[in-house]
This record gives sequence, structure tokens and C-alpha cells, in this order.
Amino acid sequence: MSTVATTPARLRRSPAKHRTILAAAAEAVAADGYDAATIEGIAARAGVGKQTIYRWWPSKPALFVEVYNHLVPPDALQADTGDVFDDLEALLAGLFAIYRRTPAARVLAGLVADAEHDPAAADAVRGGLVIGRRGLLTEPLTRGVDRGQLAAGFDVEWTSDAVTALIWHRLLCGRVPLTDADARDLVAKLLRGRVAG
Amino acid sequence: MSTVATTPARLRRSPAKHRTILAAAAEAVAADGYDAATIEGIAARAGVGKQTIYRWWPSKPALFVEVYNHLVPPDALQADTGDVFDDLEALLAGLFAIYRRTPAARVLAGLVADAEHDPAAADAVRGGLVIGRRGLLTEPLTRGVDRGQLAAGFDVEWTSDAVTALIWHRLLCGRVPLTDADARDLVAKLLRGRVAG
Amino acid sequence: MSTVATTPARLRRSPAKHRTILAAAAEAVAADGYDAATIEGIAARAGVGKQTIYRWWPSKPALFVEVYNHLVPPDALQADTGDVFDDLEALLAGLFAIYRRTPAARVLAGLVADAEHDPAAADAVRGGLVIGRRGLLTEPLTRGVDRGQLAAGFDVEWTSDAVTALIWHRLLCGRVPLTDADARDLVAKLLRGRVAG
Amino acid sequence: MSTVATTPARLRRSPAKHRTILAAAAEAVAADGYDAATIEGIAARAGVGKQTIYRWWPSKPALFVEVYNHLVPPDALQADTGDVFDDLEALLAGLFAIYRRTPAARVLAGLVADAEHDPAAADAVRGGLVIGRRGLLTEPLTRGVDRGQLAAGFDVEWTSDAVTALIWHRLLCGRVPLTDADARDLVAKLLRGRVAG
DNA sequence: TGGTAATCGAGACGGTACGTCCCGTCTTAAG
DNA sequence: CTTAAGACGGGACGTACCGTCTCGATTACCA
Repeated sequence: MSTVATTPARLRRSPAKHRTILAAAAEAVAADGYDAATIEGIAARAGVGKQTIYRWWPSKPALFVEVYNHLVPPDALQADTGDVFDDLEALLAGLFAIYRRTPAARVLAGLVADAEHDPAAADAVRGGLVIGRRGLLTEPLTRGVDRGQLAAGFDVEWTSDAVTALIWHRLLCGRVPLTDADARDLVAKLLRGRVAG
Repeated sequence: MSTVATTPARLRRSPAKHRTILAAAAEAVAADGYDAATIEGIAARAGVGKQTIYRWWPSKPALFVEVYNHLVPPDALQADTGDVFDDLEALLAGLFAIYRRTPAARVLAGLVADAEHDPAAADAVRGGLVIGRRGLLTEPLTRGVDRGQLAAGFDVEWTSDAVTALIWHRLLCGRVPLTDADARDLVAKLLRGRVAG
Repeated sequence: MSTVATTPARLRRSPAKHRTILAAAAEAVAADGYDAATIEGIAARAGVGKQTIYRWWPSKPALFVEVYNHLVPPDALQADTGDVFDDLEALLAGLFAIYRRTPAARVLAGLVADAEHDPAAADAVRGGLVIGRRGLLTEPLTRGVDRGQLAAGFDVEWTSDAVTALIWHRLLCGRVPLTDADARDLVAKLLRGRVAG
Repeated sequence: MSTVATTPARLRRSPAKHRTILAAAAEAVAADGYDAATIEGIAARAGVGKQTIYRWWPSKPALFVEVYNHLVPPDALQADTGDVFDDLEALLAGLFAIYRRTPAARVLAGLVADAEHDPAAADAVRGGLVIGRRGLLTEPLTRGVDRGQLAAGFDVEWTSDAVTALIWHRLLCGRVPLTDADARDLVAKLLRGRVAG
């Protein structure tokens, strides 16, 4: 009878379903790859109606952005040992470990793919290991500069992008998984400038 | 039946149609993006039956590998000025010019996307600006090492990959097109090691 | 719980809501047609939860049976003038007037449609202008026979069905609404046997 | 190369599939009823893609109009014995036999249902046993008038509609199938005017 | 120069997934 | 403790392309 809805009756998504769907999506990628993972299949795998997925995520990329964030929680990767090289190595090693353990790498690669034509996905991907999470890279580097461990003119921005770029290149192109050695190598080459052996 | 005679069994495929299809494919990407460019649409645009496309290319990625090679002819990018930095800058500037003029960048990005799930596409992409065309990068670099312009231990392989990675990152992620300035910057940072300003 | 006491266990269903829903259902049919009138839409139109409708009516046809009975109250159509032809003409003219004024005809046609597959609807429809309301037709006719105005052997049952059949045919098939002239014509042809002009 | 399509390349629908689909549709109605017969189910039953149905029929009613015409071929019902009562009885008996043997009656009832909201279906239904096929009824009746077997002023049009109406009423409402006796009864009551049996 | 075979456009075909709509049931918060 | 609002599993909708297939109609070689 009241003609004015007091509160907009906030959506009451079931947290359990929510998690079930994210898990089913991750499984589907692990099983069939990002591309073959269809909304229809994920719904079936989760024992959920398709509409329940479309209700909460406007598109497949949007869903997988959340899957990625779920698989790669940013907080778990922070480190501050006092040594910028150690910090970065730890960060990358942790990230690569997740990539080896979960389908996160395939998800990210798939999102990069979608980003080409889905502007929303593009934004999300830029947040995926670029803008949003760039703090993960820029903060330790900035600390390194502040501490004097890195040269005063050190280009933190460019280096962050370069690290991201090299990782993506390996994800998209590489056949072999990323290892701790790759983390060390990346730090050595890009931060210490030891390109020439 | 064929007696493997003098003429190699007469290729009936008309070169004109062949080019028409490649052009239609490029147009379709320019118009709608890689993903929305369907075989069906390309066939219609080219005034050709779908089968004619499938006769010559087993899949969409296979078609676009050829489109890419058509748009970015490797020979046009060679340079040997005697200076490795100039060579590389010229190479990259030429490449970026093509990326600005044609849908080649969108094609490459699309192929990278397909590469995630289509092994044939993956191989093709690795050839697209990695293995096959890596000579484009490794040869000038090797000359630079031989000439003494680059340090003896300079890691040509890693540097080639890094250049590719950074370009891809910009293609997949960047909003702004690559320019001559970007070519200079890349050479400065990765080859001259001028990361710190 | 209910002690079958003085008051019959207090009907919680508010008569106001009840009427609101019936009205919303009628409006929905008037606006979009029987088929496009969904429970979901009626609930929204009535400002009522879907459950509230399902609580009171097991199905869409069940709801519309009540809507029909609400739009076409049987008592309003009775007449006993002493002349069977006048009685029938009055009855039909009154019915047709309702059909022109309200969506009752579309509701009945829709129910006939539902009746094909919904046994409950079928029963309801047979009551809609056949068994239950047949009294409306058979009673005046029987009086006519008793009074001697119709032949002794006059088949009241068959004639009632025939009248119903012809009306339905016009409802389901006719493009033009039923008029007073149609009422007169029906009586002339079927009761007076004036088929041959 | 020729810019002018010589012939509009007439559609080449496979006659075999066409028949398979009609048969599957009839079976589906027989098995589950008109309403529960979905395009999806018919396609599966026929071993055919949904698109193949949608390619040739714009809607479910359109499909079933053709199914009805296939089940009730008008030519098979003609008769001209020289006696209008015999002709009509034969026609109706033949029709009712088909209704007992095939799901044609359920199809017609379903179409009548759809006709309420689908204008195309409405047109088709009017053709189904009214306008188009009305010749089936009007022609023998007209012959009867011409022969003098029916009164000169006999209203052929009205009688045709009345016959149709009564049949439909039985189809939509009746529980028992129509029999030869019903055919005789209909002729007796409506043509011979023996209502007062 | 007329046969004959391949190649072509067109598009029908079985199929899969899309994203939407509504069903009838179940859950939650506010009154 | 009832109600509106609406989330939920489910199932069909009608559409878009996929990659395969079958048609005639060119077309270009060969006899």
C-alpha cells in the first residue's frame, strides 16, 4: 500500500550460490579452457539456473574478473622485507605459484583475449594486473627508490608496466609454467639491469 | 589419377579471389573488430561462398595469420644502417606505422586471444612476432653485439622477447596508438638501459 | 487449530486485495491479450507479490475463471417476461453488451484455449457458459416448452449447446463484436427455425 | 562475376526433412498435447536443428496450420451423391473419422487457442475449417438448394457457420470423440430442422 | 567447338550457445 | 505472522554462427 519504497530493498544474493558459481567457473576453465567454458556449462556445473549468473554478472568476462580476483587475492602477495629485490622476488614467486596451482593464468589470458572487443573486460583487465593492482609493483619499487636501493631517477611506472608485460607474454605465449627461477630472472634483468649476463 | 606430370596439378584457386578474401577479412576487422568478424560475414563481404574460405584455411585464426602477414610484410621492415639503435628504432617505427594505418594490431591481438585455446593459432602467433619474425629483432641485435656496440654478454634472446612483450602489452592494453616516440623510448630503455631517466 | 468456531477461522485474504488482483488481471487482458497476460505482470500491475496470487489460485486459468465470473455475473442476465423469445433475446443482448464493454470475451476465448491442456480449466470453461450457466439457457427454454410456445418435443439440451457453440464461434473467429441484431438473429434462426429467411 | 542473379536461386528445402518435421509435430501433439509440443521438442523428435524449422515456418501456429492441412486433406472429403443429406453426412463422417484417427482435432483446437493472440494463426484457422474450406460445406448445400432438396431461401452461409461452430464446440469442449451418429444427428438437426426430434 | 570436370556462389543442414522471459517455489525484511 | 519484493532452478524461446553438405551455374581445360 505504501507508495514509497522506503529502502530500495537491496539485492539479496545468496552468498553460497555466489561462491558455488565462482568455483564452478574456475573448474570449468581448468577442465576445458577459458574459451570452452560457457555460461551454460558453468550454470550446469554449479547446479544453478543460467539466469542466476546473468542476474549478477552482465557477461562472461565480468564473471571471470571476479573469478580472477578470487583466485589471486592481492593482499596475500604483499611483502616488505626492507630489500626491494627480495620484495619483488617474493611477490612474483607467490604470483607464479598461484598460476601453477590454479587456472588463474588461463583466466587472465582469456580476459586479455576478451579485452580486445569488450570494453568492460578491457577496463577490468587493466585493473587485473595493471592499474588497480599496480600498487603491488609500484609500492615496493617506490620504497626501493626512497631507501636509495634504486637510482633516484628510476622509472617506477615504466618498470611496473614492463614486468606486467613480460609476465603476460609468458602467459599468453609460453608453454612452460612460470617458476621461482623466472621470478629471480625477471628481477635480475629488469631491476638490476643485468641483461648482459 | 594425376600422373604427377610437368605442371603441378594446376592450382585452380584464383589469386584474385584469394586477395579479395584477405581484404574482406581485414575490412571486417576494421569495421567490427576481430571477434565480431565471422567467417560468414567475411564470405558475404567478399562475395564468396563460405566453403571457398574453408577450402583454403582450416579456421578463422589460420585465415587471420595470413591476413596479418599480408598487412605486415616482414621484408619491408628490415634495415641495416650500421647502428643497432637506429636499426631497431627504424624497425619499430615502421611496425608502429603499419599498426596505425591498418587493423594489423587488432588482428594480432585477436590472434593472441585465439592462441589461448587454438594450438594452431598459438603456433602461428608465436611465428607472428616471435619465432618466425624474431629474426627481425635478433639479427640487428646480433650485429650490434658483433660490432661491439652492445656488450659481449648482451642477452639477445631475452631482449627480443622483452621487446615483443612490451609491444603486445601496449596492443592489448593501451588505449593510445604506438608512435615513433614509443619506438625511441623502447630502444632507449631496453637497449641502452636508460630506465633511470 | 481452528476450532471451527463462530467465525470461520478469519479469512486473512483481504477482499480489497482480492478485487485488486481480479481488476489487474482484467486490465492486463484488455491491454495485452489473454496470452500475454502473465502472472508476473498481473502481480506487478496489482502491486502484489506473485505468491499472493499463487496462494489463492492454483493457476492462471483458475484465476481467470474467477475473473470471468466477476465480469459476467449470471444473476444480472436472468429475465422472465413470459415470452421465451423475448427472454432469450434479452439474455443474449445483455451478454453481448458485456462482451463489448469488458474483456470477458477475450478471457473466455483464452480459457477455451487453456482448456485444451488444462483439465481444471476445461472443467471451469464447461461451467463458464455450459454446464453451470446452462441454466441460463435451459430454464427459459423449458418454460417456453411448458408454456406451449415451443413444440413439445423441442430439444432443449441440444439447442442450449447450439447457442453456446455459435457464440463461441463468433468469439473465437469473428472479427466484429456481437450486437443486439446478432441476438435477434440467433433466436430467429435457432429457436424459430427461420433458417430459410 | 555476373552482377545480375539470373534466377533468385530458389530455396531448396529438402522435401524429406519437410515431411519428417510435419510427422514429428503430429506425433508430438499426439504424445503430449498441442501446448506441450514445443518447437525444441519437435526438432529433437525429427532429428533436426531448430533453425531448420524456423527457416520454413515463422511460428508454431504456422507450422501446425500445415500439419492440419496435411492430416486433413480437403480433397479426400468431397462427395456428390446427388443427395445433399447423404453428401453432408459423408463429409462429416469422413472428417470425424480423421479426428478419431489422428491428432488433427487437438491441432485444430490448439490453433483456435493460438488464434486469440496470433493474427496469422487466426487467419489460418479461419481457413482451417471456415473460409478456405467452407466450400466443403457450401458447395453441397448450394447443390441441394439448386436441386430443390432444400428450400429456396435456405441460408447456406449461416448453416455452414453453424455446422462449423457445433463441431468446434464439441472439439473444444466435448470429452467424447465425434462419431458417425454425430454426423447423422448434425445433419438431421441443422439441415432437416428436426430439432424437435 | 563441344564435352567434361573442377570450382564457385549460395545457402540448407545438425548442432551449440547465446541472452531473455516466465514459470512456480522459496527466502528475506519490513510492517 | 503476513506481505511485497524478488532470488532461485528450470525450460523454452528465437537468433547467430559454426563447420559440413548439396545444389545448379559458370568456367577452363581437353579432345
